Amino acid sequence: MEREFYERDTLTVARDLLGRTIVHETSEGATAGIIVETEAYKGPEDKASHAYANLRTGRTEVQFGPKGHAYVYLIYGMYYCLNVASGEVPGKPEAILVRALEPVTGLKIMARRRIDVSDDRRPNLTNGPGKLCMAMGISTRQNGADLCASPLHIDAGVPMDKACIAQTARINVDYAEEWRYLRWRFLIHDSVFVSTRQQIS
DNA sequence: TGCACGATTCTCT
DNA sequence: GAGAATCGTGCAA
Repeated sequence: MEREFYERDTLTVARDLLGRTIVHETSEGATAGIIVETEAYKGPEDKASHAYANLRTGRTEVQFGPKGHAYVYLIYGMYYCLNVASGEVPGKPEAILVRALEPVTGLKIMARRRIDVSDDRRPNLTNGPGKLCMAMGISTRQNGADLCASPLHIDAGVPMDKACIAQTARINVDYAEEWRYLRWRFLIHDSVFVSTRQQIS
């Protein structure tokens, strides 16, 4: 996708990311998956965001930079989460968390990276933010990578029909007070590759 | 310098 | 549904 794709309202981009394909080319080979679940985090005012109150540190720095770059961080000391910097306001720290993929390329490589997961349990390869990073070989080494020009990028794929998209509250942000209830999680309603059916009515 | 904790996952009950 | 694994980060001291 072009830079302009990410330089739009973050909620719009989060929704529009569904159906697109993330590709990562490494020395081990290429892996790719269709995005089936995202969450939006909107800068200074969002208590669920790492950049709440414009908190600018080494970790959140990428969110303040050019849109379309990868924000990758370590969570619980053992998993990584992949985000994309986005938003129509330059310098405003907003990002989209990629929560789940439908694997399409490099399944063998994914299974090898995902310890204890065999090919016959395909959804389990990438149906969660930590899982998909492990399967795609994404770590903080990719933090700051330009998704418009790097081995890690996003292809247009097939735009998702609006009728297929469900919208719910975000997952595991109970600490965010009133912001926890915002329905800023987008997912493909009938996909078996999403992280959880939680809150889908 | 110390310390509590997390945008998670896996295992066991 | 509960509990453990595990460590960089942010903030207090």
